[in-house]
Order: sequence, then C-alpha cells, then structure tokens
Amino acid sequence: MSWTDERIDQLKQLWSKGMTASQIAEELGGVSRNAVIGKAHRLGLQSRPSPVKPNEPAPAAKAAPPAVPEKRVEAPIPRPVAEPVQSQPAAPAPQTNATQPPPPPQPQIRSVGPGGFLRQGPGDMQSPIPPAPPRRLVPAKPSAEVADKTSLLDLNEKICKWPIGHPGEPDFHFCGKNANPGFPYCVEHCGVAYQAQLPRRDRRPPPPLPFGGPRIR
DNA sequence: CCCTGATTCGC
DNA sequence: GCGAATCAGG
Repeated sequence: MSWTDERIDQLKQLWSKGMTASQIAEELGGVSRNAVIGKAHRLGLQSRPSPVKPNEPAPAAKAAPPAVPEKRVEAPIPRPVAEPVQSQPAAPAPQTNATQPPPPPQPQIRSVGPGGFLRQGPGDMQSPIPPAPPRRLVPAKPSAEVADKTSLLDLNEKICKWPIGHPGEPDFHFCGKNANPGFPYCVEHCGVAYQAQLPRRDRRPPPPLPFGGPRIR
C-alpha cells in the first residue's frame, strides 16, 4: 500500500481525532502501526500524550557508544516549549472546484429492513444524523420546556428510544414515536441505526452514532 | 505480558 | 519517503 492523498487525509483526520496508531492502521488497512506513526511524524502531526517523551533525547541505545559521548551534538534546546500550535478547526476549504461539480447525492437504498425501513449506505448518511435541537444557553424552566418531550421515564418498549440532543442538556429527550415492533426505534430511526453490512472498501464515513453528533464546544 | 508513541536507520 | 526494529513508559 502506498500513501495516496486520500489515505494521508484519512490518517490526518483519524490521528487528530484521537485514534491510536493501531486503530488507524487497522482502519486504513495494508499498513502497520509503525507505518502510521512514521507517516504521522513525517507529516509533522502533533503527537498526543505519548507514554515516553518528557526526557531529553536519551543516547541511542543501539549504537552503544562506549566512551565517546556523541560526535554530532544537536544542541538540544532545553525548553522548546513555544511550539507554534496550529489549531485545526477542521474547516476544510470550500474547494470550489469548477472542474468537478458535486454530483447530486442520491440516496442509494441498499436493502429493506424487517420493519419496512430502508437501509442506506453509510455514504448516504447525513453527517450528524438527528439534528440536535437548538442549544439553550441558559437552563430552561424544567417544567414547561420539557413538558412535551419524551423523557427517560417515558421510555417503554413501544416507543422510539432514539436520543435527540445530548444527555444532560435541558432539552435532551427521545424520539418518542411509535417504535418499529421488535426494535427500539421507530421505522425512520431503524433506517439509520441498522445498516446493511458493506465490504470494508465501501465504508468511507465514520459510522453514524445514535446521538446528536460529536460534541462541539 | 499487553498496550502506547518515538526514534533510528537500512532500504 | 517508507516502515521494521527497537526503545521506553503505562
């Protein structure tokens, strides 16, 4: 396997996402953990909490220099703390590529689920699936605001338990629609929750989670 | 032992 | 540039 632009991009994303080198290697396939680490360093990716680091570069144990200290003194700066931290707001450029107008993303039905819900390919999923309800900046009144929301206490086997929003937030609740018989979710959310198993090659985007998407602060 | 990332160095 | 081998901490 070679490091194509695509794979490099995946590496960057997964690495910055906090995945371990092993996980990334497995995800990419065809590369070892070491390959991932090596590439990450060559790319200049910021290293996250590493098990061994805080010390000054110890003498290479391999060469085993008997008495001669070191011929190439690299003058290690004691405290190079001020490293230009490049913030990565994960805001990819618009990429207004005139040569390649984005093809109309047509939801492709992969199969039909037991309850009649339509399975989609992962690539057809919208990024954060259930759009999180508007965030409140101030705590809402517990009573009126949450009155019509399906709370944890309202859950039973007949209603959809798909979470809306994030736990702990005032307006966190559950879908509450009629559940697909035999499933914890309604037909609609079953379509999101249960996807046809596809070969690894086809699995591009990260698996959708039954939440309002990754927490963004 | 397992895991982790860092580093080295032959290719 | 690549990555196996190696190192070293948890």
